[in-house]
Formats: sequence, C-alpha cells, structure tokens
Amino acid sequence: MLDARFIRGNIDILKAMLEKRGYGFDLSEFLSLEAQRLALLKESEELRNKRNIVSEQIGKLKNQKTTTEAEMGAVGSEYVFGIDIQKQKSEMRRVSDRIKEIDEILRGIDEKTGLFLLNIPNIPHESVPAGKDEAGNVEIRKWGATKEFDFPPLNHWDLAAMLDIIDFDRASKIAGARFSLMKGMGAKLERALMNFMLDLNTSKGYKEILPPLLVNRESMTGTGQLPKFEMELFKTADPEFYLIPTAEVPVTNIHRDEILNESDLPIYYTAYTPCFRREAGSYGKDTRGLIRQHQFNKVEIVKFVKPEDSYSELEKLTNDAEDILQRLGLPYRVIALCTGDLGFSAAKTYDIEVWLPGQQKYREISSCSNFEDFQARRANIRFKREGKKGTEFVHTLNGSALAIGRTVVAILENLQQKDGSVVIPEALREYMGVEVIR
RNA sequence: GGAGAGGUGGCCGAGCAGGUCGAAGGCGGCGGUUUGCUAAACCGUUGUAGGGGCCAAAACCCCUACCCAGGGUUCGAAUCCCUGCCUCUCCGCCA
Repeated sequence: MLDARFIRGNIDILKAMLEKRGYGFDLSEFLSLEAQRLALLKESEELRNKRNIVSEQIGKLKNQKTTTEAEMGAVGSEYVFGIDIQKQKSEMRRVSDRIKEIDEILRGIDEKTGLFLLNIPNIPHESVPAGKDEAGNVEIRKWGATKEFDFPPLNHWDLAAMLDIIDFDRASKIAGARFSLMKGMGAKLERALMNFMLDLNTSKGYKEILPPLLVNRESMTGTGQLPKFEMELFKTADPEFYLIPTAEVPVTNIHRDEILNESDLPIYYTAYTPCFRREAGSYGKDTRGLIRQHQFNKVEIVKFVKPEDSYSELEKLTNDAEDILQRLGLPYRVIALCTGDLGFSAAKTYDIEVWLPGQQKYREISSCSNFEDFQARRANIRFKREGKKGTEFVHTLNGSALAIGRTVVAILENLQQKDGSVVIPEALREYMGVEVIR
C-alpha cells in the first residue's frame, strides 16, 4: 500500500511508475474523494469540538446544581447561571445527529479510498530494468557449468517413476491433479532438503519459525495477497481461513501492528512450511511433474530491516539463497525482474533459476524481493529510532531458500546417471544416509 | 460441544453507581542530581494517529480520535445496552 499523502503530492511520478508496470489507473476519482474526505473530516472535528465544550459546561453546572438550586430557590429549574440547559441539549442533539451523518459518509469514502489504495501495486525501485514482460528481465550472473550428458537426460517424472519415489497417479486418485505422493527415498529427500536448508539458514542467524498454515484475512491483506488475488488462494468455509501460499504470509505478519525498537532490527526468520496455491489460470502449464503443484514444500527467509539497509539486505538474502544451490552443486542464474514482470507488492525482485537438463531450461527455484515499506504500511509494522520522536515503517524482504519440490527436480535431473540412478550431493548425504538413489 | 471469567497506554495494573479520564499507581525508557565506575536513591519526563497554527523542515502550540472491534442510549461513555472477534479457566471429546 502506498501513502495517501504521497499519492496526493506525487501524481505524475506515480502515473509514470504505474505505466512502467503496465497498470493504468484513474487517479482523479481518488483525488476528489480525498478532497471530500478532508473537508468532511474538518467539519466533523469542529462539531465535535463544539459538543465537547458544551457537554463539559453542562457537566460542571450539574455538579454545582444542588447547592445552586438551593441558593436560588429554584429547585427543578434547568436554568443555571443564566444558561438554558434544555436549549443547549436540544442544540447538541442536532450537532450529534450531524456528526453521525458525516461519519456515515466518511465511512463510505474511506471504504472506497481504502480499496483503491490496496489495489495499487508497489512502485519499482529505480534500479529495476524497464520492460513489458518476462522478456525484459535481465540476467545478473550465472553460477556452475551446465553438465553435458553422454546420454539423453530424462525428465524428473520419468526418473521418479523408474526409481519409484514419486507417485503422481495415486496422488491424483487421493486428491486430484497437481498433487504428488512422495515415497521412500523421495519422501526422505524432501525431508533431508528441509533439514539441510533450515540448518544452513539458522547457522547464518535466521531464527527458525514454524507458523500456522491457515491464516485470517487480515494477514493475507497485510502481505498483499488480498484483496486482489483471492482467486489464487485456497480457503476454508466455516470458519473462514486462508491456506498460506507461502510462509511469507504468516511470518511477515508476526509483527503486524507492532512498534519495534531500532535495536531489534534487523530481524531474520526462516520457516519451513507447505504452500498451497490454486494455480488458477495456469491450465495446461507444467501439467506433468513436480514443477507446479497445489501443495509444495518450501523453506522461506524473511527479514525486517531499517529502510536504509533494505537494498544491501536484498543482496545478502539473495546470496544466502544462492549458497544453498552452490552447496548442492546445482547450476543456476540470477535474473532481475523487469518492471512489467514484478510482483504486485515488490519494489525489486531477483529470481534464481536452476538449470534443468530434462527441460534444457532454467526454471525459477527462488524469488527474492524487497517490498520496502509496502507490506509494512499494510500490516502496520513500525519501528522507533533511538532518541527520535515518532515512528517509521520498517522494510520487509523475503525469498525462498529454497522451494523444496523444485530442488528435488533439479537434483534428480542434474545428478542422474545413465542407469537412471541419482547421485546425492555431498552436502546432503549426512541427511540422506545414502550416496545414491537407485 | 457445555459452564464461567476477561480484553485498559511498551509492560503490569486501578478506574467501571456515566461528566474536568488520554486515563491513578508501579515497572520499563529518556533527561538530571549524587558517584572514581556501576548499582541504589531522589527529582523531572515519557503513547499513537489525523488535521491545523507556519503550503521549507525541526521544535513548540492548538484541535480531533483512540481504554478489543462495530453499533445503540445520552448534551456527554473506558464506564450503561446489543452484536462480533479474541484470550483464559473448568467439564466433555480428541492427536
């Protein structure tokens, strides 16, 4: 969410930014609503002031009334010190009615402007490359050599079938399309990766979190999934909860509506969670295999930092995610998303794409973003600087480190051997207990 | 699922026969006195947001709102009434 005052004062900048993102917005309606709101707010406040003064007066007089009445010999009279209380009361009744009227109108306006604000995407950072769609993304760096096989490398789903470690058919019997059933060494590989990633992340100072997987509407609004992306979420009926599409949601919301101390920052969290996504609108995309599932495992890292640190923290966060791939020996590249491909809440995003020999393609395995104060403003996460008055919004960041299902895919496809067996990366062997899956 | 208790400032905790309560007191924080240093003691200070005084900031001042949320009663509500949410205790059930 952007600041209403910022919008009022920076129409042209905002318009240009939104166009770069491919969003067209009619800001004039918003501006006229804002003007109305301010005028009504002022009227309402003035009326309240008046009412407060008169009410206080009446209160004071009432307190003195007992003695006064006796003195004046006018018991029962509403006149005290020459003030006609009845008349004041009826006037204040009208004032109160008018205040209620105004407040009702204000509520309507707030609802509209609020919705408007919640639907405006974040402004891209100046370092984000301009571009219309993913074709405009820019490769930042590459790591690891893509391996040449002396045999045609298989898809992970063929490998998995041969090794009997993933059962897609039975998963669809049990649940439906886009679900998977991990078996034996497949299940163990997921668990090993989960532990390996959490151990590595916590060794770097990220505190481990195991959050709720179902969250309320406020949390989803705080991180930006709602109100715009309801279609992409699973939801329970009664009582109403949303299934998290990423640990980003519950973990970022840990500090919703809080005022942190400057000395608390930066805060680093890491969390393993399953993630649930509708994948509405992706019909026909990645229908086979583990790439695009309704439910998948992911280890996420989340940071709360001071505004001046957020871009250096983004680099560090991305490096931490890359470190996992390096330790697993999986080749990857880092790309900077362009303005047109940037997610709704992000100011800047690096995607890490891992090489998949089965597809002869780089595929996203991590997405690392700086949201600046966009989420903090929505979720009302602030901090107080040492010795300074007032509060500021923190900057939030997060990134996958890493998507576990896709890491399984990458390991299977990159480390497959001619006989269909798969070599376990060195770093994972203590977790797996074996060197090869065969 | 049944029965009950409760949600007050960064925290704890009064107020709740409606009026001067943004709210006693304590803790914590900040500033000062004392001290070789630390601690203790003492004095002072200490919420957030919106609007305005100054459409250049900061300081300062004024107004408004906020005692879980939303309605209602009233000239006036932290205090009374209704609804919702949340927390806790006991019983039942359950991994």
